[in-house]
Amino acid sequence: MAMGRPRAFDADAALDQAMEVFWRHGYEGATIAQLTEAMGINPPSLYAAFGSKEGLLKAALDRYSAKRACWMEEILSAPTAREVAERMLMGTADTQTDPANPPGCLLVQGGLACGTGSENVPFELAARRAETENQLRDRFVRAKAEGDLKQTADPAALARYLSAVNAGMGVMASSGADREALRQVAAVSVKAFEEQSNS
Amino acid sequence: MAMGRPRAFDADAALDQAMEVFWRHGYEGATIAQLTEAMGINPPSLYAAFGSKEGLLKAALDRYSAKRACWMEEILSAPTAREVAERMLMGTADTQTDPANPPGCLLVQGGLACGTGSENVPFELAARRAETENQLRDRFVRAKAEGDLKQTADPAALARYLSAVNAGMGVMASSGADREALRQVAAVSVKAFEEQSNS
DNA sequence: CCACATTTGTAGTGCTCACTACATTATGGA
DNA sequence: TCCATAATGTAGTGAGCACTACAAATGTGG
Repeated sequence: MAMGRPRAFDADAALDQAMEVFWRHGYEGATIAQLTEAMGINPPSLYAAFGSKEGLLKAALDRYSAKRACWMEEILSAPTAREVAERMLMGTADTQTDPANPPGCLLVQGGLACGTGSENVPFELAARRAETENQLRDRFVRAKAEGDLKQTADPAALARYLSAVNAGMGVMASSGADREALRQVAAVSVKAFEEQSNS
Repeated sequence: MAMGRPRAFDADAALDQAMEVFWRHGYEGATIAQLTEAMGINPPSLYAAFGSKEGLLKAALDRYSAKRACWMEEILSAPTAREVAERMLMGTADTQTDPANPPGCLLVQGGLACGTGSENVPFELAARRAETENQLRDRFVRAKAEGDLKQTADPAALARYLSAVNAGMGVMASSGADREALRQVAAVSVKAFEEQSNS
C-alpha cells in the first residue's frame, strides 16, 4: 500500500521550539501563530502531527520530561539525602537562569490557573511536578532505611518541601531573580536538611 | 453644577468578586464576561470605573494588598525571626487552603507568564511579591541588630528564602495540596531558621 | 421644575483566536 | 507508470475576545 508524502520537518526540533514558546508565554499566552512561526511550519502540519494546541503542549511536556530524566538520575545518585537536596536546588538555580532557556520552570510558568476549557492544563503540569516529588520521596525513603536520615524524618514531607522550594525558585526566576539570588535560596534551604541528617 | 447619576454598585464589593475570578482563572484566563457577571455589573460600568481589564486587575491587587497589610503587621510583630517565619508560613498554609478563597496565592496564580500585550501583568504581580520580601528583609535586619539572628546570617537571603517557600506553597496549593501537606512544608522550612538563630 | 453630568443596559464593533477545507505536491507499492 | 496515501501552503471559518456607541435613566445644583 502507499505510504504518503513524508514529513518535511523534524518533530523533535519543532517541539523544542514550541516548548520555548510555552515556557515564555504560558499555555494561554502562546498563540498558534507564534508556535507555528517558531516551529517553522504551517497550522495544518501542526494539527496533523499533534492534534490540537493541548496535544502539542503534552508532546512538548513529554520531551521536557525526557530531557529531565537523566538529569534527575544524576541527582538521585548522590550519596546522601542532603547532597540530593543540594544538587537538586543548585542545579535548579543554574538551569532556571540559563540564558539558553527562558527564565523559570516550564512546569510552573506553563499555567497554574487557566480559563474555562483549559482546566486540564494546570492538572497536566501538576502531574509532572508530582512525578519529581515522588522520585525524591522514594530516594528519601531509601536514605532513611540506610540510616542517612534520622528515624524521625518524614521522607514525604522532605520531598514536598524540596518540591515547594523548587517551584518557589521558579516563581522568583520568572520575575527576573539572578543566579546568585537563587543560589542563596538553595543554600538556606539545604540547611533544613542538616537538621534531619545523621552527623 | 450637576453631579451626575450616582454609581449603583459598591466598588469594593465588586473588586472582591473580580479578585476571586482573577485568582481562580489567572489574568488571561479570566474573561470580561465572567468578571462582569461575578461583579453584578455590565461592561460599560466596569470600563467607566476601572478603565480596562488591566486597570481592574491593578485595582483588585491594591485591595488584596490592603487586606494583607494588617495580616503582615501581625506577622512582623512576632518577637523573633524564627517566629516571624513560622507565623508567616503557617498562616500561608491556612489562607491558601481556606475554602473561602480559591486555592493558592493571587500574586502567583495571577500570571507568571503572559501573552504579547500583557507583559506588565507578571511585572505587576512580581512587584507586589517583592514588597512582602522587602518587609521581611527589614524585619530580619532588625532581628540581626537585636542579636536574635547570628551575625553571620544574611537578612536579604533569609527574606528571599521565605518568599520563595511562600510562592512554592502557592504552586502546591493551586494544584490541590491540602492544609496538612502545606503545614508540613512550613514546618520543615522553619528548621532552616533555627540554624541561623541564637539559642 | 429644569438643565446638566454621569451611570446604566442594550446591542453591538473590529479583531484575534484555535482550527480547517481544499487543492497541490511528494512519496511507496503494484 | 499509475494509484493510494499522507503532508504541505493558501486562504479562510465561526466563535469568542476586549472594548464601546448610544440612548434611556437617575441623580444634583439653580
